[in-house]
Amino acid sequence: MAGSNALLSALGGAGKRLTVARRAVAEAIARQEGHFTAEDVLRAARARQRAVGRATVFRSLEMLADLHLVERVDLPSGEHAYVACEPDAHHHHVVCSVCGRSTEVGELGLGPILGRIESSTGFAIDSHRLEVFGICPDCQAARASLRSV
Amino acid sequence: MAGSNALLSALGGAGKRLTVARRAVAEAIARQEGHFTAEDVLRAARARQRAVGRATVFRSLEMLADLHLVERVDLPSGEHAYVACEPDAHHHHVVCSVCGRSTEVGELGLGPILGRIESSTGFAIDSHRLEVFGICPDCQAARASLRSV
DNA sequence: TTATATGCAAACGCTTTGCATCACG
DNA sequence: CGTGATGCAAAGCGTTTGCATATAA
Repeated sequence: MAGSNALLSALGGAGKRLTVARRAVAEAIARQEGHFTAEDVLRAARARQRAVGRATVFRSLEMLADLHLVERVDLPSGEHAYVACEPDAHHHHVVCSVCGRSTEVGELGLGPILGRIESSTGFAIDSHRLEVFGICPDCQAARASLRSV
Repeated sequence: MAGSNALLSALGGAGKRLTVARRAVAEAIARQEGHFTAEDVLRAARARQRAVGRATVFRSLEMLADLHLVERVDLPSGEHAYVACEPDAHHHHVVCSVCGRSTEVGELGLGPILGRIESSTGFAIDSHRLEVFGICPDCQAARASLRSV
């Protein structure tokens, strides 16, 4: 685990001020296991006596998203959530629909598919989002043991 | 073009009442070129003297989504939109980021990729969404002519 | 006739903004 | 110090709900 230092140093590198509020947000994000909402960050910060204003949380998340330190994910329910992620490599997230944890996966050969879409539709593709939902190994195990009772 | 009849007959088949409000919503959707928001439907219905209540639009869209006659799409901006779509085949949408029109594309070989994700992560994948954004041929042409001035 | 659907308006939840104050660099 | 960040509270939006009324079957 990288802790919140990665987030903070990336912020510094981008010429952003390292304020107490941003440290609190970074800490809160670092403690999240899977995806999280703005409200989760707010609650986590409060719970650790590092309260920040609602507006600041949204402003920080927007900033982190701009810097690709965090990514916005739309859950099937329509909820908006975020996931912390490695800034450079292009990747996608696999989200567990039971516990909400997410895992990054690499590109895995989407390129050729996009190429095929370009040639069949004539679109000039500039971005895409692949969101994959399923049940993580832990939750599968938990389910299996429930069933066998 | 299928008109709104496809939507209406599918509704009937599902044991839903064919009310005037639903006809109005179906008509409005049939006239949309690309993706559209609930507000778009509301406006379109009003504009054609087929006003329906806001709540009814949301209730109808939810129903149509349940029947897979319409699909929810989350735009990169975070906006919630809908697209009308063929109910049976699995497919994805390519959305033009300039004019908003969307085109359906088939599966195009995503299956093997999902299989690879399953084996590398251990997740049991049950759903996925691929949203592709780019510029459609028309808007590319429009851009090109702007540039050349 | 009776279950369903509608429309209104109010409630709701999430997100953004205006503005005076604060603090990082 | 000066600019950029903060926090509050209020506004803003899209969406949902309660309930009396209207309507399709």
